[in-house]
Amino acid sequence: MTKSVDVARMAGVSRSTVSRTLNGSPHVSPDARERVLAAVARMEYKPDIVARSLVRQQSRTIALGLFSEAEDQALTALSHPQRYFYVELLTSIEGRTVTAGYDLVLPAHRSSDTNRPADYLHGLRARRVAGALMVALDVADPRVQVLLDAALPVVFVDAMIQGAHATYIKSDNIDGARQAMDHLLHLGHRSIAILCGPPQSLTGGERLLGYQQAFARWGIQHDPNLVRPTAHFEIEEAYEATRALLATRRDVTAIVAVSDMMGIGVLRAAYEHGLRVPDDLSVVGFDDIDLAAYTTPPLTSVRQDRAALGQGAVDRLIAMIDGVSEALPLIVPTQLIVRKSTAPPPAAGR
Amino acid sequence: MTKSVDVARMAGVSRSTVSRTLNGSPHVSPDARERVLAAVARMEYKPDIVARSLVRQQSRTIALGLFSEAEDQALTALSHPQRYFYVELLTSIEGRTVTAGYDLVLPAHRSSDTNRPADYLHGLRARRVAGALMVALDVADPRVQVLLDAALPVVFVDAMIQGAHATYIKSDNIDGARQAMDHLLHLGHRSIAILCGPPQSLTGGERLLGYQQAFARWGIQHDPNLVRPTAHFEIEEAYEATRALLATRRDVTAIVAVSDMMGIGVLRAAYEHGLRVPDDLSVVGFDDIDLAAYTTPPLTSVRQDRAALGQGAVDRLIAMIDGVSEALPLIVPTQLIVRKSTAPPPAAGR
DNA sequence: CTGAAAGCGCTTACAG
DNA sequence: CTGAAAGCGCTTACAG
Repeated sequence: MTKSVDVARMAGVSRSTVSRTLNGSPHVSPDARERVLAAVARMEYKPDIVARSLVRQQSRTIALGLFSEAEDQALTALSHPQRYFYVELLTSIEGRTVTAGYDLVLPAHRSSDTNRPADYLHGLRARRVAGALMVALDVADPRVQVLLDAALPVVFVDAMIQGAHATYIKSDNIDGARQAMDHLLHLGHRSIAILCGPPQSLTGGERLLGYQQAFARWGIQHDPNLVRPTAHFEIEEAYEATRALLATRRDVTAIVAVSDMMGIGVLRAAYEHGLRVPDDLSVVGFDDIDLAAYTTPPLTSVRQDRAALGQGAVDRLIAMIDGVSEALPLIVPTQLIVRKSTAPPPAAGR
Repeated sequence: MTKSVDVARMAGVSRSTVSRTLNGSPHVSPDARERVLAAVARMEYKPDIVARSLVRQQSRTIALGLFSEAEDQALTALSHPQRYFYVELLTSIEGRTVTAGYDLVLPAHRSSDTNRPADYLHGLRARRVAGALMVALDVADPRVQVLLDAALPVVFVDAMIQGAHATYIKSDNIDGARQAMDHLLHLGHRSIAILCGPPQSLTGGERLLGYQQAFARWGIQHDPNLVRPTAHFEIEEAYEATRALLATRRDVTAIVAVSDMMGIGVLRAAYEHGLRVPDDLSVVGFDDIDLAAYTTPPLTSVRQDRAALGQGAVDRLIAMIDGVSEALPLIVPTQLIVRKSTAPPPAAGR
């Protein structure tokens, strides 16, 4: 590897001048700058990122933290199907991070480190990360408090956690659910069920809220028995919940699932129950993962703007790192994508 | 942040001894070792990873490289549905890397860097990565040659590329396709079509080979017209190919798709064509992504052992980094998972 | 504008 | 076994 002293020699200047040129210092004569740049190009010199990080006491690196589960590994949790949305979100995060000139690092740690949150933070500091992006962390996650107390810039994605150096970005779930409900109500549905996921979850809770608000706004009394929580956001749970629902409630003409994967479970239960979607039953999913366009029938879904979420998270974090932005939350609009799984309710009832 | 000099002071030894203790040198007296360890624990000392990397001229970091597409970003390509398998594979890679004590880094780069492969390599060197894991790279990818010429340990995942310091790991695709075919042939199918993906692709090609070999072994003449390539591994292409196939070939009773996502496209086409799966038509997918268990009906699929693939890749790479292993390829067995999408062919034909 | 020097926090021969 | 010293490759006040 060529190093700065080699470049300096070739350009006939000192290492200081090489460094200044590369770091955009105004105190370099045009002549020197030109010679340095020529030498850099000739020798294909790239500054040693490790050495630079050491002296600057900061690396151009952003740590990625995921989820709250008792899993040892970050991405591991993604293997559950209901996590495909987050995968697609990571895609957007990764793209933005990398083109912004930051490395994205998944820090090594022993499983004990996430249990001992101080160790987790130490791990980040030892790596000199410039900031951290924490995706879908539960508020009760032990890492949260230690992160909030630290001076490290943090953006929580899909959570609502704030601090002096920490903020969050998330989709407008309430409005998304409202759009879905307006769509169904306009089509003429009145007996609309919702599979709302775990009662304590933020996204499930907000989407349920939008559901309830829509009824209120339309002046329609809604049946609390049509609100069906599930333990997680699993396909299988949605499938079971739908079976139970369809078995007892013949009046239901539409089901809102708070994720697309759950929507897939609903579709399967409907299919097995002998109901045609959308003729007999309308189904709305949430997230609009890529797969939603390919279910049978293609799923009407509330789109979370992954590009905006990912880019927003990264840009806000980098702005905080650079000190040009406050730690302010960002709420990203959602949009209903109407496909083939919704239609007016059957005239004769089911 | 506490540093080694603080620990040294508290333990009443020199920084050298602190370092030796932490790095497992045998030349430390039990007494000194104990005092150092106590001080480390008390002060929650973690060695600065950046400084350590600089002096060791190597970081405990593994770079992750993905795909060959003209995409600027690595994970970006994953947003296509057919890439869910790789996502699940990454999960396994990440878990193993992180618990092995290595950071996984997605290196920042300008898009030009992948076009100028020398720059890409320089980027890795500048980060002092210990090795690289390249997933699903096309042999023609410009980075391949420069990586092969470098002394950097590299493991190619799902590719067949070797060099002095480079090797690969992949699934036994041929045998997987053979298992799928044996299953169908045993059930009594004879007119079996295959959607084999792009003609030049390694995985598609190998799976096609297994398909052909099975016919040969059973002594059955197979109809080359039932081999249907698609431009990529897209759901939509499989859907279209199946429509075309079903429209003209009423004799076909089983379809093998070389990915689960393509299998989903087949299921949809069959459904729209009014065919019941598996009564009228059997369908086999490939990869066994998590979703395969949740299609309608659940998809029989050839499982790629993601855990073995991911762990094998990481372990082999680390062994190469540590100099305890040669650059030898690894072929991971596949296994047919029989679910509900396969059954004997209809007695009366379709 | 420019260079010599100090320093980032570690590790590792080198003496002892 | 142990410590003082040198060095990893940069950047950045400090003089000039």
